[in-house]
Parts: sequence; C-alpha cells; structure tokens
Amino acid sequence: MTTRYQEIARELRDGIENGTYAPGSKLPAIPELMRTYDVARDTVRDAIARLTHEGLVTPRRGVGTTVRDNTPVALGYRADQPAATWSAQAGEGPDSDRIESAGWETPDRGIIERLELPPNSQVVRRLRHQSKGEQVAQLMEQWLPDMVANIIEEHAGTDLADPDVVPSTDLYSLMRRAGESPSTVTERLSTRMPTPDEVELMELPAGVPVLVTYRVTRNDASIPLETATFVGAGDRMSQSFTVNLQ
Amino acid sequence: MTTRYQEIARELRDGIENGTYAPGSKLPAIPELMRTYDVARDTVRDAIARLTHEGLVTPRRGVGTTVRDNTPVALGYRADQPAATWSAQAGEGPDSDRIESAGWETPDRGIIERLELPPNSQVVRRLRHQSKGEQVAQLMEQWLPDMVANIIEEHAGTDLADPDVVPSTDLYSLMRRAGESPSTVTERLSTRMPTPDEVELMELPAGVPVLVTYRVTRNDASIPLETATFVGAGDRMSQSFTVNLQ
DNA sequence: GAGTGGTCTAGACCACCAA
DNA sequence: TGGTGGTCTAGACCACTCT
Repeated sequence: MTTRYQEIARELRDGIENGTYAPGSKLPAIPELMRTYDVARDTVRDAIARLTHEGLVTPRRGVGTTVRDNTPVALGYRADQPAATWSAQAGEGPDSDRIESAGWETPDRGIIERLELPPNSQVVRRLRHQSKGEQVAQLMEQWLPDMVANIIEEHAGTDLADPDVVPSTDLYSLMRRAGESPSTVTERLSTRMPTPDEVELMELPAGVPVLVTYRVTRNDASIPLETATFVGAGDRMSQSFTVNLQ
Repeated sequence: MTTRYQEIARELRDGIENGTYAPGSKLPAIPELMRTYDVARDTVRDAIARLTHEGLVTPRRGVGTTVRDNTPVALGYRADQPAATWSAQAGEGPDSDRIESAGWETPDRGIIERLELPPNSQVVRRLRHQSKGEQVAQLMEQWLPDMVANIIEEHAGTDLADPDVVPSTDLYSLMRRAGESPSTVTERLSTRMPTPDEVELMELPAGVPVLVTYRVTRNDASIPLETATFVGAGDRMSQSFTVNLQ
C-alpha cells in the first residue's frame, strides 16, 4: 500500500534526482503542493519530512525548502608515519556472499573516471549481497576493465562476467595468476542516509545511515585494475584498519 | 523556543538513556502519552518521529514503540595480503584544530577497557574541535594513561593536561622523544545518526549521520599508549586509507 | 506586509498484531 | 476483538525571512 504522502515524496525525489529540482534550488511551497496534489497541509509536510530525513532537502522558515548539495568535503586521515601494515580481521567476515548479477556494461562517468578508462569502454560489473545472519548487511558493486577481465579469463579460466561462476579463489589471486598483480588499494569511507532501495534490500530501520566505501585497486604502474563500492548497513557494520608504524 | 513535542521527545530520550526504557522494552502507547502530556495525537507522534529519526526507537503497528538496541555487529575488512602501507593524504587535513578542554579524569568503563587499565585509573582527557572552513567538521576526544602523560611531561616538557599548551609537534613524536614509541594503530569506523548535542556543535542539518572512528595506539609490547574517538559530520567528512600489497 | 515553513488541535478512518 | 501505530483532514496560530 503506497500512501498519498509517500507518492508525493517519491515524485519530489524523482524531480531532485533527474534535475528538475537542482541542488540549491527550491521545491514548490507547501500551499502550492497542497493545490497540486489536492491534499491537506500535514500530508505535504509528511512528504517533505521524509525527504528531509533522507538528507535530500532542508526546509527553512520564511525561505522555502531547498534541495541539498550532497558532495562531501574530504578531510583525510593524517598518519604520522606512512609505512604500515593492514591486517585482515579474523572471523569478522560475512557468513554469506551471494553474486546477485554479473555481466558486461558501459558504466557511467563516475566509474570510467575511477578506472581511468576512455569514454564508452566496456567493463564487467558484478553486484554482490553480503549477509551476516538472516539479513543483508552490505551491498557490493564491483567493476573491472575489459582488459583485466579478459586476461583473467585467458590465464585463469574464470569468466567473471558469468553470475553463476563461483571463483575458485579470491580476485587478487586470480589477478596475480593472470600476470596483473595488485599493488595498492585505496579506500575512502563516508556515511549518508540510505536510499529507499537500500532500506528495502537491507531491511534498514528508519534513522539508520549507511557506511559507504569506495575502493580502487592498482598495479605497480598505478593503473586501476578494479574498483568497488560497498554500502554497509550502519547498524550492523563497522570496518577496522590496523597500521604498523615504522 | 522549545516546543511541546520537543519537550516530550527530550523526556522520552532521557528515559531511554537513563534506563527507564531499556532496549527491547516499549514506550507508553500514544493514547497514554496524550493523557500524560495533555496534547493531541499528532504532537505525540511528532515526538516519536523525532526519536525514530535519531535511531532510538522503532514504532510498529499493532505492537507499540520499541526501544532499539544499537550495538553494531562487526564485519571487518578482509585483506588478501596483510603487509601494507598507509599514506597520509596531502592537503586534506582540517584547517583549524582547537583544544576545547584538557585535564585529568577518571574515565568510564569503555575507555578503561580500551586502554587496558585497572579500574579508577586516572587519565588525561583532551577534547578537540576540528574545523573545515567556518564549521566544526569533527569532534575528537582523546585519552592518555597517566604513565604516558607523565613521561611525556618529564622527557618532552609538554603538559598535555593543560588546555592552553599547544604541543610543539605531533603526539607520536612526543611519545618517541619520551621513549614510548607508538608501534601499531588500530581504527574502527562506523556510522550513526548524531545526538542533539552533536547536531548543535557541528550545525548538522536533519538527516545527516556521523562517521565515528575509534582509535587505539599501542607500543611494541602491544600496550595501549593512547585512544581516541572521532565524530565527523557525515556531510563534510570522509576518511581514506591506502594500502601497499606485498 | 506577504509569504514561507513550524506547531498544534480534534476528529476520523485504516492497517496491523496479539490474544 | 480491542489495542496499537499510520495516514489524512480543515483549520488555527506562530516564528521567521525577505523586500
């Protein structure tokens, strides 16, 4: 059952996402939305409250409801000494890791930039759901340049674009066997409120944010071999890093 | 101006925090709260909506409003190879780092555990506000065992318990000069909705979660030298880690 | 002053759950 | 079946911002 205010929220959200309401611009005023949708004031306010808690808009008295710009400013962690070690945590992984889909795609600009590929390149995209217990705790979306996917198929015989193929070993080992050894991994962690899709997939209660991780794996020549986006449920996820100082 | 529903939300929140409403138990039903506070139904619902978006309670039709248990399950990152490098990001630090307070304290159990100290130990606690531009982007709370603070004062002449003392160099250099070299740093990152205090301090818009980092620094013998908690505004923060694989 | 969103009311009907 | 929260109305008054 989809209710009136949810419908209004959805239409406004679509308008924000497709650019009808650009960041910095304003939504129509409450009285206007009341006329447009022929509903009472509180119904409109419920819709706007929903968008507000999703982090999309900021209503201000006497001004209007402004569409937010959600580009976070980086504020990196400062290490005193760079040389360090990163250790895997034992017994903390997901207890189920399901490949939801896999195949060839022409990715959007963001992925092209992360992989430093020319426009319209083909890549392998893999979508995974990692669960802890009954619930999905983390969504993983992964992209590999065609060159990398192809040499892995040639040298290791694993077709990563086939969702039914379960790799015999982890991706980094496959890369090494194919002669493209991963050398550095960069991860950037941030947080935000979940999208309605993520709420549904991970069964997120209201008011639970997600932990978002962007990863880029590179070889010796600093050429990207893989990139991935992790979206983890904030109420059942944390990530840890251990660093050895010299 | 504090409104009626904010007042009700505050009283209920206090009840949750002081244990009157334990995790798993239920808040009084809406009709009862209407009688208790002599307000209309929607006023009570506004109060509950607020707690909901703060991640404290989960209302369910036909059941009641349940107090949530907010202990996240760990799901650590799995590295394929442990040995790695962690590089500082250039030009990404805060442009202002103010020591808000500093002094000796008897910390709560959580800090005692993180520092592996006997109960009732004295520690130096330092509170910092790190800003990016006009706004506070991250709160940092730091604790040092008395042993560590004392030897730093002896060997480096820096009294870390004095809020007006600006250290001549970074903490890890001071530790090395005092003969207690930091050897490993472990960080655990998670996310949640901000508390009302954090909303005020960092001027957080509604619907913005915070990125929480727990850090423990240890020496060669794996004895904790320092621990810190970072709370970063989710709309203006991210943290990055770079790892060199062997 | 005109327009914006914020709070609150009194009442209604609905969807869901447990006994 | 009775109690729970979820949605919605029509109207009122208030606080705030802009011009």
